[in-house]
Amino acid sequence: MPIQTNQSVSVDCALFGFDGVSLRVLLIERPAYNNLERMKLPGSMIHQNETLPQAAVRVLESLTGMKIHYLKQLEIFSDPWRVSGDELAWIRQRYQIQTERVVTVGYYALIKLDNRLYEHTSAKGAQWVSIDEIQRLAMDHKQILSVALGMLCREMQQSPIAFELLPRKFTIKELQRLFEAVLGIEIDNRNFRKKMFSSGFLSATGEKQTGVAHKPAEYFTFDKAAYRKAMKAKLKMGFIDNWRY
Amino acid sequence: MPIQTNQSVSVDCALFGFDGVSLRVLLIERPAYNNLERMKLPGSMIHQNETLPQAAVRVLESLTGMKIHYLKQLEIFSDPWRVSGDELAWIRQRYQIQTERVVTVGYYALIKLDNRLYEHTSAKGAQWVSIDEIQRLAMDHKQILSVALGMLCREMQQSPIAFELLPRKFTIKELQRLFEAVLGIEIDNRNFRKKMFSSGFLSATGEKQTGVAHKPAEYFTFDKAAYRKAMKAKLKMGFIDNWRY
DNA sequence: AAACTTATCGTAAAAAGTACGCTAACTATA
DNA sequence: TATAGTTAGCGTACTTTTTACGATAAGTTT
Repeated sequence: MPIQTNQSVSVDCALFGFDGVSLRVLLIERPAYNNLERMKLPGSMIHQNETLPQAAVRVLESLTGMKIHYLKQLEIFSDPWRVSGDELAWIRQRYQIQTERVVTVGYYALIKLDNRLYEHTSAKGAQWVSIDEIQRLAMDHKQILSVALGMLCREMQQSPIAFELLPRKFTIKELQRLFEAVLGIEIDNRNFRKKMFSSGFLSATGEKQTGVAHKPAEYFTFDKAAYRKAMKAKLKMGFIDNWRY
Repeated sequence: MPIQTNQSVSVDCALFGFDGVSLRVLLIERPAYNNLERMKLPGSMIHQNETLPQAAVRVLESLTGMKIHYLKQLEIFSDPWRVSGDELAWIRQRYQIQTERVVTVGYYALIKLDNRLYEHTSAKGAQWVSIDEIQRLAMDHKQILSVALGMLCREMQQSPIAFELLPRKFTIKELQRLFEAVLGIEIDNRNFRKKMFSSGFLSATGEKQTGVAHKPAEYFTFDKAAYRKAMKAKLKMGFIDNWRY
């Protein structure tokens, strides 16, 4: 069996945002080409002299105009036929390269949604689509998105990445709603609150909501330093204390 | 910046085994070439029509002569200069290809060490090296190994992969020693035993050790079906109950 | 037979997680 | 301007899980 030559390596990125109600992912619409699906995840062939994460960051930063603070690799989609037929023709035309096979690396990234971001992305022709409204995507991008979502669920229960999706100041309820949206469950807000506080890295700002039709909630911020200290303490002892077979 | 062409994709694999005392990894020694490091992880360029995991399995099965039951992708090592200079020359000569850049995908795999396996691997010129005896490896293979070890530690606390490293029948103490070796900690054997049993997927064989200088321990096996049933039950409810911030 | 080692069973205390009642503080609306 | 509706935020009792460690059992070595 001959060694594979004439192949390309690309990155495809699922960038997630939370609008207070549902989880959204950034999609771009490519020009019509035969009957190919129009909507796809942002992506690019890798350039010379850049690593894969650099390529992912390049794609996302140019699309959002903002710094990407959280980026994580998913897996590599290496099915020899994942890009073939019209899709392969599209790639060849789009990038002006003679490639026989495209291996892609999936990334997922998190960002705080805000108006400036909405403006920037829509100027670029990209859209924030709620994850439960997505039916089909180009190539195997639906599969990549599924993997990204699974990863997000798992990560969210183990590391403080939720805060990457929320504004700097947030209420406990907002945090709770994010968990509920991503994990698709209901949570008792009294116990949720206790759990969050007991971790010790939410710090109160003293500021409160205004104009809400109920007792205003206090705004909190995520205290990164306290989190790191807590983690270090945990590693010293414990460690074995969180097996989940 | 031009699109990268003329690149190759390879896989490199860290195959782990446990000899009852320490964790070992399979290394191969390549022929001398200038002053390059001799020892490296097993790996290969990918062939046409094979996916990356297929390539990894091909490499490991031909080296061990055994089926690989547990294989998992690590990450992609895509530094543009990770293979350059003499190393790049070596690759070109070894595979007879004109490549400018080699992107590699790390895999880690687990196997049960036994005599048949030792024979087969040593016939192939490969060695099982204890992980704390490894100083340097070719290219960035030391880095790949580090990532693999980190992954193994994390996975071992969350899924029942320990059993991939033990013989079919094992004592609780052997299981405990494996955990201690991989995680580098001491564990109270009475609590360890309770934890293992409470999970409900160790099944007693009725057989006991013979010839040991103490009360003989019973042999157990890992009951995969029970494990899957337990997992399904867990997913139905719980879910939120294992955050670790 | 005594010493040594690990297996295995138990128990009590501490910590973490769960369920849920209650009051506080706002806005909308009647 | 009262009152109904809503979420915030505090507390408490109960259950489950984890941890620390005592005690006995069953072999081999000396």
